[in-house]
Amino acid sequence: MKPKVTIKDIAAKLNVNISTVSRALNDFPNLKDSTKKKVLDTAKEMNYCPSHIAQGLSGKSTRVLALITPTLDPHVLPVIRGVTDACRKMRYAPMLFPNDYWSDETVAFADIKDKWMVDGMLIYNIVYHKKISKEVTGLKNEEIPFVYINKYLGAGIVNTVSVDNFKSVYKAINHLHKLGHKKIGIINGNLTSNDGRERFDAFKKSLKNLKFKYNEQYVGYGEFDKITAYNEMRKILSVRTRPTAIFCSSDLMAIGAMKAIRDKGLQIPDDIAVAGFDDIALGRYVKPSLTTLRTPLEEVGAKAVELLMDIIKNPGQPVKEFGLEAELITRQSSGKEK
Amino acid sequence: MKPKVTIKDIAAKLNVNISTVSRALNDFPNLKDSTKKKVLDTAKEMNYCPSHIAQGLSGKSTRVLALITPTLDPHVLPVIRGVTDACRKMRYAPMLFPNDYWSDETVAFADIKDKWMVDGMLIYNIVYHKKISKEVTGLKNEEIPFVYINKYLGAGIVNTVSVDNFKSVYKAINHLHKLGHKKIGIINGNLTSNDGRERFDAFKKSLKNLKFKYNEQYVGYGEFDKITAYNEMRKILSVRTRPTAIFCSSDLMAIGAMKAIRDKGLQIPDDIAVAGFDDIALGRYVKPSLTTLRTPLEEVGAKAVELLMDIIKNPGQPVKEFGLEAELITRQSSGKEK
DNA sequence: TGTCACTACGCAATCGTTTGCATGAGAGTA
DNA sequence: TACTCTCATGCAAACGATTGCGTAGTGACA
Repeated sequence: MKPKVTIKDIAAKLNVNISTVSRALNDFPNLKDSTKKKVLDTAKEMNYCPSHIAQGLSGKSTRVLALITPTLDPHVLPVIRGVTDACRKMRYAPMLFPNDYWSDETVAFADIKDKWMVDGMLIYNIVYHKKISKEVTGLKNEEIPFVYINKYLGAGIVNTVSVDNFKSVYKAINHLHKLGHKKIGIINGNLTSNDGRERFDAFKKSLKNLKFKYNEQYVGYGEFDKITAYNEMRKILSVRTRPTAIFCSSDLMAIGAMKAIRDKGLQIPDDIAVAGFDDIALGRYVKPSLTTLRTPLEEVGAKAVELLMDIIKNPGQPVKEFGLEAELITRQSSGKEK
Repeated sequence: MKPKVTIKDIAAKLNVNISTVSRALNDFPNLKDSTKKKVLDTAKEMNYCPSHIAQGLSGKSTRVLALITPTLDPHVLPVIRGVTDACRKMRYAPMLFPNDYWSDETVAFADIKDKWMVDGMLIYNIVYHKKISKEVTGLKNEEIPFVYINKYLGAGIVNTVSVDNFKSVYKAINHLHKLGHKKIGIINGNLTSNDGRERFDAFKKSLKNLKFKYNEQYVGYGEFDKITAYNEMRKILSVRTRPTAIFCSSDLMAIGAMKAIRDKGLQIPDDIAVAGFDDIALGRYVKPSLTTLRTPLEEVGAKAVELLMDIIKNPGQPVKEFGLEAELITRQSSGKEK
């Protein structure tokens, strides 16, 4: 393997001390412009490339951050993409740690910092997990810079970037409200998942804000999938006074619900309007096309990197929390606003 | 930030030299067992965690490898998963570099090694790209350990792990042959892509091996998508003597082709048998379910890591090339073998 | 001409490890 | 007792950078 060009090589070639080279490369004052230029030119000429690793050892940044994801499924990709893209812009490199792969062993998150000297960590979480939660507490105690993605642990506890489920759901409910709907139901995902709980809460608060009353009969629960939604929708349709609009906590559920509605011989959106959450590709192609909320996951990933950099540069700040709103995408399943 | 526990701390506590600690931790001979035990116990007690970064600086491994992917789309996920999983087993961490994100800048692959001291690199490529190709040549010249994934550059040039398109396609064609088909067509993907070219070549060679004749009229080209396949299939169906079986270079194309066949009023597999390539999830659910070749992408990723470790540990070996065969999955679209 | 303040650079320690070489203690031998 | 030899450990350099401190050299000023 060819040896790396180091500042020593540059120093030797120019007959100066390595400290001079280092200072020139880092644009220190108190250096003759001519020296600076000489060093910079020689560095370029020799194809010098600083070692972030060595820089890290001597107190600066390694330009590496750890990204911990729950799994490596397609639905975590947008976050990874957002993080990676933001990293590139900052000339950072992300290390990937899907925690389902690490969970069988006792890998403390804090060890990742010790082992690989990452500048900070991004923890993307979806469901509550006792071990993860403990690890995160560990990180707080060790005072390691980290940002929690998409999981809200309670105000002021950890630096967080997430999708603001409340504001997002409100957008959808308010949209249905403006369309004249007064009896709005919900088919909700698993309450053990963060999104499940938050979206349900958001639904109830939205109704309250709009001075609607909450009707238990218009509520369905279950997994975030089509089958559940289909069955729950059938139940809701069987009550005496049907709701005129249904909000579903995921697009898949919305599609399941739509099938149940059609099977019952009802029209969407004329008899019942439907709105989902996520903006999956399929939503554009179903008939009628699905009104939904686009979760800004790439933006969340990018924002998390930005926040992490902020925390690294300015330690000791109070906890920051960002909630990014989903974008309401109105299509046929909810009908036109007047 | 809490300071890291280092071998110095252990040494201080035990009143020994750091070199003794280091040797104990690395299980050197010429050390009293009692000393070794003392060090190990204290290390555990103090929660010592070695810094791979510092180890890297002093000549050992950083336990980091760089994974370069073409994009971050769902279809590259299996490889990432395979790589990550294999890394975990070796206590390595992968750094992620999607090269569509880096391509606007002049980021030499070799610089990644200099900057972050990665032990080696994995380059996952799909389409031919002049810049990438040049970078790879650079890596060869710099003698950096690296493995090329899923792109064949020619025998004996670089260490490669890929899906063996020839053996895989042959499996499918041979399957159709055993079912009694003699007139077999192909709808093929973009020839500028590696898979497109190789699968087409493999198709022709397979026919030759089985002593069938190659018929230009049974060949369709185009993008790896449904629409293309639909149109190309229509063309093929319009010739005087139809083929009795169609091999498609991707499942998406197969699904497009199936639609064209049905629209023409023909039965699958009775009038025309269909086989695809990739084993996408949808293939199980279409009617009739799709016979296909499961690309072992996770295995390819894992194998690539294994090969890379081998190259790192034993430098100077001749180039190694592994081709992993896809698994034939027979479903309804091709009919039953007798 | 002596003093002072700057400028521009060198020296050496440091980060956390590894490792070649030196060295002290004890054991074995003559 | 004096001489090796081996074992167990210490010392210090090295990896590639950064940085506090020390110090020649220069010019201004009295």
